[in-house]
Amino acid sequence: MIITRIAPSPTGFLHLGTARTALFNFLFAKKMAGKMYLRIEDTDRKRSQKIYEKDIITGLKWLGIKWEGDVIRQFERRKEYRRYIDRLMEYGFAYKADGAIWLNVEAALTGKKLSIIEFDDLIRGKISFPGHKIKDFVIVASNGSPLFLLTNVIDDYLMGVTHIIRGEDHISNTPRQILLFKTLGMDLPKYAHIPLILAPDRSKMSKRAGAVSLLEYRKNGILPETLVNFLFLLGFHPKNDKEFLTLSEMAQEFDLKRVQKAGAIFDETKLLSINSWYIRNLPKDKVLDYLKEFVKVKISKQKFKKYFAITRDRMERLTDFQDRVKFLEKLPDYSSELLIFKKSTLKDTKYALNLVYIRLRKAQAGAWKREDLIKKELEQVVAENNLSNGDVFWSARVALSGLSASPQPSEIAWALGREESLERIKRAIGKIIKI
RNA sequence: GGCCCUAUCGUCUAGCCCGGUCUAGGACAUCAGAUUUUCAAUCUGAAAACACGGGUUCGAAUCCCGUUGGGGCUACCA
Repeated sequence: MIITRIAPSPTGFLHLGTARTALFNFLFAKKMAGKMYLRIEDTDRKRSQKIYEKDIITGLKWLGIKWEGDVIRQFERRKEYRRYIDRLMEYGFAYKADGAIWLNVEAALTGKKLSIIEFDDLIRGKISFPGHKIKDFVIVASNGSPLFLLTNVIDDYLMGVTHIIRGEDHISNTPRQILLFKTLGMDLPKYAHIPLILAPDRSKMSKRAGAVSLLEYRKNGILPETLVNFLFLLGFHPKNDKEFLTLSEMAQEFDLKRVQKAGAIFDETKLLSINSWYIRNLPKDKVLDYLKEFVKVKISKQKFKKYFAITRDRMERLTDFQDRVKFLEKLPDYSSELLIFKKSTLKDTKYALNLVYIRLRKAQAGAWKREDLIKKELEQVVAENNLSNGDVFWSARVALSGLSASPQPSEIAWALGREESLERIKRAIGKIIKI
C-alpha cells in the first residue's frame, strides 16, 4: 500500500508551494490507490499557531484535497519521540551538549558504508552526498523540543509512509534523515523532490515578503478548480496536452516521472485566464453558487441570474461581478455625445433611438422574455429604416448602459426588463434632443 | 564560500531516458485579421526558444565533459 503525507508546519499561512506539494501527494496516492495523511509539524512551539493550522486545513479543504483519517499533530506525539531519543543516547549515537541533544554523526556513520550517502530520487534520479560533509546536528533543542529532522523521520516510519514527496528545498536535508533512518534501524522510504514555485524575480515564492494565505485567492475571486488546475500545470504536463482537468483526471494522468525538475515561475496572468475559463465553462449552478459570496448589493434571485448570464463571459474573477453589474442597478451619468456612433450622425442617432423606443414599446410581452427576440426587434429597426447596425445598436447600448463598453443592447434590455429599458431609452432621447 | 539541484519561445511546457520523423509542438501573454455596434467570448494567422564551448557520432535539443546562468541548503525553523 502506497502511503504519502503532507507535513506542513503551522508557522505561516498555507502558501502555493505547500498547496502544490499537497496536491501532488494527493494525486499520487489517489492514482496508486493509496492513502495520504495530513501531519501538522508543530514542534516549534514558539512559531506554531492555531490560526495557521486552521488556515492550512481550510485551504486544503477548499481545494478539494482530502486526507486519510484525522489530522495528526506532532506535539501530541512527543512521548513517541522520547523513546527513540533515549535509545539513541543509550547506544552512544547521540550526546548532550549546551543543553541540546546532538546526533553523533561519526558514531552513526560507523559500519554503515555511508562514506557516500546516496538515494534514488523518483524525479531526479541518483543524488549523492559525501558522508564526511555531514556535521553533528541538533535533534532535541535545549528547551526539550525534538526537532524537525528527527520527528519527521520517526513519524514517517511510524505512519508507514512509503513515498515522501516534498519540495526541492529538502534535498539537502535528505542525507541527514537517511542517516537517522539507518541509525534507528528503519527502512528507507522513497523520495521525490518537486521543484519550487518561484516568484517573478526567480526567488522562492514562499520566502517572499508578504507571502499571503492561499485563501487570499478565494477572497479575490479565484475558483478552487482554477487554482488546483493551475498548480497542476506548474511543474507537470499531461501526456496529451490537455489543459483543463478535474481532480480525478489529474490523478489519472499523474506520474512522478513526468514532473518537471526546474523551478517554475508563478504567472498570475495565466492564473486569470484559467479562472475566466472556469467561470465560463463550469456548470452554471456551480459558478452561481461560488458567486453568491461576492454579491454585496441586494438583488432578487431572478435578477442575479440574469445579470450573471450577461456578464459571465466578461469576468476574470468573481469579484468582477459587482463592477460589471453596477450600471444595471443604476444608470451611470454619460455625455449625450456618447450616444452617437463614430460612423453615425446626430440626425440618424435621434432617428434610430426614437424608432427603437417605439418598436420596443410595441413589442409583445413575450419578446421581453427572450434576449434573442429583443435582438430581432432591433434588427428589424435596422432593416426597415435603412439604418446601419452602428446607428441602432451602439446608441441603444449606450442608452441602456451609459457605458462605452458593455454587453449587447438586447442582453441589457432583457436583464433590465421592459419598464426600466424603456425608461432609459426615453431618457437618452431627452438628452440627445438637447444637443 | 562549501554542498546539492537545475537549464527548450517573455511565462508554463511537449520532445530528451530509447540520437535521424524537429524547417522544435501546445498553452498563456503579445500583435494582425474575421465575426460588417462597443467590450468580452469565439475563430484564423503572425512573431517568439534548444544558454555557451568542446567532444562522441554519418547525424545531437536529445549522449558525455566543461563553462556560464538560475535556484536551494548551509538554524537549538520546518
